[in-house]
Amino acid sequence: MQPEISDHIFYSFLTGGFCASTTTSSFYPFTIEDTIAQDKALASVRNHKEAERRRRERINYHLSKLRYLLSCNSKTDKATLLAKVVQRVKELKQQTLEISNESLPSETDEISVLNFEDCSNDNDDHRIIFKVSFCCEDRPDLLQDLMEILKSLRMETLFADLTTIGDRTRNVLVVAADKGHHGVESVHFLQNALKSLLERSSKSVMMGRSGGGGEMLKRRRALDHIIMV
Amino acid sequence: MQPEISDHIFYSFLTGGFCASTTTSSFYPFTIEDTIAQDKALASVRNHKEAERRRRERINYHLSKLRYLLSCNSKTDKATLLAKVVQRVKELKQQTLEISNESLPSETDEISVLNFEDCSNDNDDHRIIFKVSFCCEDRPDLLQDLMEILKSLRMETLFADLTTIGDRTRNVLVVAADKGHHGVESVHFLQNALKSLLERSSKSVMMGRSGGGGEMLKRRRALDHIIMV
DNA sequence: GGGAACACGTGAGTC
DNA sequence: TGACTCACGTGTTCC
Repeated sequence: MQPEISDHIFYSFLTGGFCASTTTSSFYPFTIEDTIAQDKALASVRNHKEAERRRRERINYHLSKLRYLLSCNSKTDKATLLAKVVQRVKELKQQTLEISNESLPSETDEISVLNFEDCSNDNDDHRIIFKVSFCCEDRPDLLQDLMEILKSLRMETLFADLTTIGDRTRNVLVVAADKGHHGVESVHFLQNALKSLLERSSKSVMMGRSGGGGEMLKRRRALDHIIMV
Repeated sequence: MQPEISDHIFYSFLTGGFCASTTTSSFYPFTIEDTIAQDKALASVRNHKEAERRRRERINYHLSKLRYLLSCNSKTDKATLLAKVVQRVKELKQQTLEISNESLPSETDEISVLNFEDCSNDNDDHRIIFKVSFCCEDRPDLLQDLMEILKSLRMETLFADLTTIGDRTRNVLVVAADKGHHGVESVHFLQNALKSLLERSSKSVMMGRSGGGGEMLKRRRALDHIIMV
């Protein structure tokens, strides 16, 4: 425990009281005024001390909450904890941004096929799992064509997320393929099939379209309504 | 600026040096050993002081980063800042949890229809905007039936997000209705139409299904692959 | 003047 | 031992 220096102040006040009692000509070393001033000074020091203690408690209280939120050991020092908090906030911000962006179709056509062979669990060791996602112009037969592609490749759809806004669509699928029929190289089959799917789309859109600017504006306005939600 | 108490230590070391130079019988008040010890003591105090200063700087550096991330005024005090950080981390955690939950179909059938009449901007003052979302068993004709419902109600789809995993599907749509044909009460039309849609689903599913546990497991396994992504 | 917030140097404890 | 963290009381500054 640290010595309280307020005692030192008190003592120096005492010595001062003996030497220079200038306010009155009293015989007593301490006048009432001195006592009052002394009390006030002590009270001031005490208040200051306690306010500072409360401030420290307030700060440490929130730090303990952050320790809990980040499931940090109580032995993690303050600076490291705060560094982790900074990192976590950044991550979470980025994550929400990505989710809201990735879930909407992009303006440009895109195709992505990934295989999860390495990640497949024991239940699925006889199957290969692919994650397929693509953005393109929307058209009535798109979904049907996609289903036929997957059917012809003997792939089962485990998960599908189809997002359409205005004339653009973004489709994400998780599909399973039997290892008897497919290997890792099937990624290319899928990619090529999707490429032809998108080419068919752009052809039909090109022929049927009158102008490009209108759809863009329409989508922009539709977007306003979604973001408002 | 605060007085450096190391000076006091230094001076008390000096006085001590005069009174008790016990290590040697030298005439001089300070021996070489004393000087070395004195240097070491001073260096120790200085190191301690500087280490503590670096520690404070480290902590304050991360706090300034957090101030920036939360776009807080530089005059926001530490305790308030940390309180806001706690709140923000909680919010972001909750948000990402909700997004990942809300975007997946629930086990129970649900219907929700909201109108955005109050939020509609100037471009759409002649239209009413509805947000429609529902969860139910998936079936091949569901989408077609849904489109027919919207067509019969003369509603245009601005946005659609259709998520299917295993045998469950979650559909979110933002639709626009002309004010000439529709008012706020059209919410009920939509709700009833969706209700009949879901009833049709449950009937066909009930008749065609053999057992319930298998689908659940299948979905569970499909979910594993998505979460791995 | 007085409360609030901060930086500082220091003693104590830990590894 | 030394390097490090923490709580503490204090001096200072700003409203």
